[in-house]
Amino acid sequence: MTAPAPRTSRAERTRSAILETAEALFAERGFEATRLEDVAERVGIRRASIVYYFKDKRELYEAVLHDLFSELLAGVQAALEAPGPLLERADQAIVAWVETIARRPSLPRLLLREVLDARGTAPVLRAHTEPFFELVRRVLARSAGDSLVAEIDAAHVTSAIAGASLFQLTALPALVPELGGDPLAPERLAQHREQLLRLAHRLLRAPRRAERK
Amino acid sequence: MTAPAPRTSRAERTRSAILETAEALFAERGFEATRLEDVAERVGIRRASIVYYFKDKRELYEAVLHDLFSELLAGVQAALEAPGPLLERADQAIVAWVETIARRPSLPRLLLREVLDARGTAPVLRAHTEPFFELVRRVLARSAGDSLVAEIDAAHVTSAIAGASLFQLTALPALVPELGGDPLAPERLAQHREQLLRLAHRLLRAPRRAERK
DNA sequence: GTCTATAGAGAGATAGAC
DNA sequence: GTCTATCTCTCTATAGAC
Repeated sequence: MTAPAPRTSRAERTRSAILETAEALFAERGFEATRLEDVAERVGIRRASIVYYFKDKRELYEAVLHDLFSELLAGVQAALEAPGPLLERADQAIVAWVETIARRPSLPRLLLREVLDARGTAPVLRAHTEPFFELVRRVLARSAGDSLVAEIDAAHVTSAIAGASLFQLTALPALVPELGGDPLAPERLAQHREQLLRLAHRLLRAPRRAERK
Repeated sequence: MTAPAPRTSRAERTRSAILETAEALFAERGFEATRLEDVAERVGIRRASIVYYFKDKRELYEAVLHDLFSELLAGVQAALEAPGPLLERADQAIVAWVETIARRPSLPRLLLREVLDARGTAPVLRAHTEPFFELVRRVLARSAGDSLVAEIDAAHVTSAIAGASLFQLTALPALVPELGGDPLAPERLAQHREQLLRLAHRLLRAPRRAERK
C-alpha cells in the first residue's frame, strides 16, 4: 500500500515544513530566542538536517522573511494599483493587508520584531518596504488635488494605520487579557478590518475648513 | 584634592549607571541579545559586579521595566485625572506621553519588545497597564453622553493611538531611511506630538450624522 | 564593592556514516 | 536526505580573594 507519488517531493515538503515552523517560532520568540533544536523537533527531524536546506540560522530567518514579505507586498500592491478612486483603492489595500494576516498569522509579530531589530539597514526588510513606499508615493501623487482627500504624507499616514493595526493585533492580549481570545481568529480579524477601514477614512478624508485648527 | 562628598553614594551611582546602561541596551537589542558583558563594559565595571546589585539578568531587566513604566504611568495618569473636559485631558495625556519619551528614549522600543515577548502574562507589564486601562475606562465612563465625544472603546482607541505612535517612533528609520535623523530628537518629537494630537482629535470627536456609514 | 578565575550549560556549526 | 557524534564558542552564574 504505497502512497501515490506526491506532487511535491519529500525534500520539498521537508523544506516547507522547516520554513513554516521557523516562521511560527521566530514570530513567537524572536530570532535570538528561537532554538534550531525546537524547530527541528516540531518538524520531526534532527537539527543537523536543517542545515542541509539552509546553511545557517540567519539564512533560514531571511528565507522566512522573504517569503512572508513578498506575499504581503504582492497583495497590497495589486490593490493600490487597481483602477478607481484613491479612497477605494486604499480600502482594498487594507482588505488585502488583513487577508494576508489571516493567511499568515505570524506576519504582525515578525514584521514588528524585524523592524525593532533592524540595525542600520535591514536588507531583506528594505528590499520589500522600499518598493512599497515608492508605490504609495506614486499613488498619492496621482491623486494630488483631489479635494476629497486630505493632504497627507505617505510615510506618516501609512505607518499610523499599520502601526495601529500591528499594535492591536499583537499587544492587546498582553495588555488587556480581559478581551480574551486570539485577535487573529477569523471573526476577530473581520472586526479588525472594519475598524481599520473606519480609521483610514477618518485619516484620509479632507477635513472641512471649519475643522481646521 | 579629594572630591567633596557626593549627595549620592558611590554604590548608588554604580547601581544607577547599570540601570541606565541596561535600559539602553535592552531597548536596542532585546533581552536575549543583550550581553551582561556589554552592560558592564559600558559602565566601566566587570560583569560579576552587576550581580552584586541585581541577582541575575532577569531581575535587572525587570528593574529596568519597573522604573520606566512607573514614570510613564505617573505622567499619563496625572493628566487624565486632572479636571476639565475629556478632550483636553486626552490632549494632556498625549503631551505627557511624548514628554516621557523625550526623557526616556528607550521607552518605545522597550515597551514594544516587552509586549511582543510577553508570553501568557507579563507580570511587570500588567502591573502597570492594568491600572492604566482601568483609569481610561473610568475617565471615559465619566464622560459618557458628552455629545462632542465619539462613542469609543477605551482599549481600542488608546491602543490605536499608542500603536501609531510607537510604530512611527521605532520603525520609520528602518522603513524609510530617507526621512533621516532620529525621530526621538527633540524637534522631531515636537512634530510627532502635534501629529498625535491631530490623530486623537480625529478619532475622539463625534462624527456628524452625515458621516456615519 | 569590585575583582579574577572558573564552573557549567546551551547552542550553532561541522564531519562523516548510512 | 537524514542521522550521530563532536567541536567550539559564548554567555551566565558562582566562589572566593582583595
